[in-house]
Amino acid sequence: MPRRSDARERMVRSAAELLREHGASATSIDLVLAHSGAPRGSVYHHFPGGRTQLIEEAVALSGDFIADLIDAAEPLAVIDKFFALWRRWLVDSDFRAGCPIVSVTVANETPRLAADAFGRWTDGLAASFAEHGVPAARARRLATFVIAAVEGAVVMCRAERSLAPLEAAAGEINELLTHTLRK
Amino acid sequence: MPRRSDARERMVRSAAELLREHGASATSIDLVLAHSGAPRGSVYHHFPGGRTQLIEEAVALSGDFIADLIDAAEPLAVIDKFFALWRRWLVDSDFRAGCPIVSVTVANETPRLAADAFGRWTDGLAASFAEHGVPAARARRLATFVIAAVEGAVVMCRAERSLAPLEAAAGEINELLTHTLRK
DNA sequence: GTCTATACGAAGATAGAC
DNA sequence: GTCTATCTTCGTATAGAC
Repeated sequence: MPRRSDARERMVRSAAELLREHGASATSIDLVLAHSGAPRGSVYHHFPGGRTQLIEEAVALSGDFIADLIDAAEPLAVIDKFFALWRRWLVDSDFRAGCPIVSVTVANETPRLAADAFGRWTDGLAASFAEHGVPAARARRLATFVIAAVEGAVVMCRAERSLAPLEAAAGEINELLTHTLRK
Repeated sequence: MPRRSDARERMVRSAAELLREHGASATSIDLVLAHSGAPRGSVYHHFPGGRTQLIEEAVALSGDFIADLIDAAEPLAVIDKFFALWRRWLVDSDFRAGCPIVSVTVANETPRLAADAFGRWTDGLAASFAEHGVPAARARRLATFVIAAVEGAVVMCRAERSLAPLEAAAGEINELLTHTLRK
C-alpha cells in the first residue's frame, strides 16, 4: 500500500495511453479506471472538472513529454530520437497506438491544448534548425513539415500495420536535412 | 417525394462527413440519422450489418473519392488537386473537418479498409511519379512520404485553426518534386 | 480518499405492427 | 420501407456514508 495514494497520477498516465490506443471519444472514465486500477470513488475528488479535466491533463502531459524530447541541440540527433520514439510506440503496441494529440484533434476535443503541443514542438525543432544555419522563416516551415510528415506516417503505419511509412519519412527527411543544414 | 428512397445513400454520405468532423467513435447511428434526415425505422433494413456496415461503406466511399482524384497523369497536377481538396475541406468546415480515413484509423475501426485506401492512393501517386522518371522504389517511398505529410499537416491545421501547416507542406513538397521529377 | 447507490441520457440492436 | 416500442449496456455525474 503506497504511503499516499498515487491513483491520480496513474489515471492521467492511463488516460494518455488510452488516447493513443483508442482515440479520444472512446477514452471514457470507466476505461481509465479499468486500465489504471484506480478506485471509482475518488474520480471526482481528484478531478472536480470530470472527464474533461482528466483528458486535458493527459494531453498536457503527453505534449510536455515530447516537447522535452525535442529540446536538444543537434538537429539530426533530435530527429533520430523523434523517429525512435514513434518506432518503439508503434512496435510495442503492435501498431495499435499513435499520437494522443492527433487523437484529441480529430475528435475536436481540447483543440487549444493540442495547438499548444504542436506549437511547442515546432518551436523547439525550428530553433534547432535555426542554430544550424537555416534562416528563421525556412526553419519554421521545415519544422512544421517534419512534424506533419511524422504524424501522418504514424497514422499510415497503424493502418498498414507496418513501419514502412515511418521509414519512408525518415529516409526522405534525413536526405532533405542533410542538404539543408549547415554542417 | 423521391420515386424510390435515397435514404440509404444519404446515410452513407452523412456518415463520411461526420467521420471527418467528429471522429469515428462519435459517429453514431443517431447522429447520422439527424444529419441525413433519414428515417430511423429502416436503418437495419438498409444496413443489416448495423453501424459497422455503415461506417465501412462510408470509409470505402471516401477512399474511392480520393483515389479517383489521384488517378491523373501529371504528378504536379495531381499534387495540386490533392492540396486544393484539403484546403477547401478545411476552410469550408472552419477547420473542423479532416480525413475520414485518419478518423477510423486512430479509433482502430475498420483497419483493413483504411489500409486499402492509403494503399490505393500510394499506388496511384507512385505510378504517376514513375511515369516521370523516378525509379520505382523511390517513387513508392516518395508517394508514401507525400501522403503522410499531407495527412499530418491536415491534423495540425485543425488544431491550429490555420492553413499554415498545409502551406508549409505544399511548399516543401513542390520544391522536392521539382528537383526530383524529370521535366 | 474511497465506498455504494443512484439518476439520467445515449448508444446499439431487436421485435412486431403497418 | 418505415413505424413504435423495448431491451441492455455504457456513459457522465451526484449524493451521502465511512
